[in-house]
Amino acid sequence: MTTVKYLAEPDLDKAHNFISSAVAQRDMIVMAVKCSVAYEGRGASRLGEGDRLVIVKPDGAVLVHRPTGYSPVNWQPDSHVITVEKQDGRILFRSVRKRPREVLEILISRVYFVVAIHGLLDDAEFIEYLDESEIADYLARHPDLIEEGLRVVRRERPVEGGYADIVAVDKQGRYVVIEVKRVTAGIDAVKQLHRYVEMFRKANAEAKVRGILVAPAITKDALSLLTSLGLEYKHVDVARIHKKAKQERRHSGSLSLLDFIGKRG
Amino acid sequence: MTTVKYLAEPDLDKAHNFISSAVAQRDMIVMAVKCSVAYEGRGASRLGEGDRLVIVKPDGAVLVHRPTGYSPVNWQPDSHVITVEKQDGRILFRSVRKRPREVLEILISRVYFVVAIHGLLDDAEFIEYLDESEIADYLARHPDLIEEGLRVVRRERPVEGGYADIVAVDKQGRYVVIEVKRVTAGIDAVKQLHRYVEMFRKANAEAKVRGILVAPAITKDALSLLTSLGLEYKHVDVARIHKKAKQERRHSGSLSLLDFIGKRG
DNA sequence: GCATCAATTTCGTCA
DNA sequence: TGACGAAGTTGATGC
Repeated sequence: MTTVKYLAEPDLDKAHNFISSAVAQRDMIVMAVKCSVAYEGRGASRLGEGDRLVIVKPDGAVLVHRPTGYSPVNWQPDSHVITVEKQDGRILFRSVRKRPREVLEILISRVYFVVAIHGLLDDAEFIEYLDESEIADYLARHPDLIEEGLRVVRRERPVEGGYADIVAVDKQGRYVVIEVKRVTAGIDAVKQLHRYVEMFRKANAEAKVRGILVAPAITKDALSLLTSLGLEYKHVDVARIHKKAKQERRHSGSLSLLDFIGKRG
Repeated sequence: MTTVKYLAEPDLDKAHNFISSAVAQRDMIVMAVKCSVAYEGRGASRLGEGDRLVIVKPDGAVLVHRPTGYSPVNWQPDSHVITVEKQDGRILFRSVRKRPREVLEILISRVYFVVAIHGLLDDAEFIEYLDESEIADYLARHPDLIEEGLRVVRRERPVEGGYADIVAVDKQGRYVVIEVKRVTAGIDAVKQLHRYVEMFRKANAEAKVRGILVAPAITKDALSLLTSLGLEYKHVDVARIHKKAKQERRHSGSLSLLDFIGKRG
């Protein structure tokens, strides 16, 4: 059963009592407040007084949001101890996390609104498509998209210090170490491929080993480094792969937006 | 002037009107709702029906939060077009972003609570301490903390494909490329330093070049790779540097937690 | 606008 | 639990 309690423009005494009991009951709490914020832990920060949205989740996660932007200005991923106390005509909301030790303090001077919701239930599955492993899976099943005649030896082959996405053999019998990226490949991707190729060469001293970086695009610097290292780049159209992969798995359940929502609604 | 409007357990017609007008007025909107979510854009995702907190900021940022965890399950950093329509006994909240084209759809089947706050004001400054550049700045001013007799040649020296944090000369006249990390250094940090050292060697063929990774800690694998590459590791106490740097700039204003909050309150 | 790098990154996964 | 790599990473800076 979901219950909702709220206060509009409460005085600080009332707000303090309300927030304290909501925290104790592990409610989802949302406050629009005027406050200052201080954080000490892995980093350290101070934020002067202003209007913010403060969210406290049932699991102790705390978020402080300014009126703009996607990301919270301060936060606590999960807090082990939350205390709410009156101090000097204000409310001091303090969230402490251990390991790593981090303290987030919100000094509230005014409460525009506060709402506490109890009993929110969410056990739905979250499904993501079009991630890197999905693309690598598809390419491993269809290596011709990378190079004609390629034969996949292994998917996610462990090499020292990581995993090569795909290891294959080309028409001339040479090993091909393949690194797949779903976004523009940068220097990091080249270094990663280079490292895997070197490790693979070390482990297979007699073999000829090529390295191919498969990505929808590559930065200029990365391409320059890649070629200077004797490695290769192969463009792939991610959207096309996503579409094809979707077709392949259409028997295992519909994935269209409306079908999905209709199924659950 | 800050104004607050809200509805508790409204029917969907009332909620639809309320949300529509709040979006039009660029209010900060917070809803506790039962909903399904679909996203298509750089990636793609589906989330079945469940209870969530939906936040719409005045700048068009949209966040969907489940009852647990720090991060939103779906979001839109800023949307150019937000539409709210009734559809089949539900509310379809749709946020579209262009460049990159991304669509976030929230299909709301029940509204537990919705609040719209108008006129939130937040122009306070956000100050961060203890970040990497601060540490590198301090070390560049006090290179003796890394090695006795070190003389700094340059801070943030551009090398091909990146920047070396510090370049110095040691007592024997050898170049020292220094990479600074403020958290435990991993394999990536080693690869980064190695790359800069190699590039620097290439550009200064005749010179002797050392490489030092400066960090509060280093992983076992990273240390192993580092030594095998002929590079060096130097431990630094980040907290101590932070403290000393704070002392150095104490003339430019107090930074203690209470002082800061007292100043603004 | 692109490229690069840090982040209180967060988040999964695997040894 | 620690280490390592990916992220719809985000965000800032330099060119």
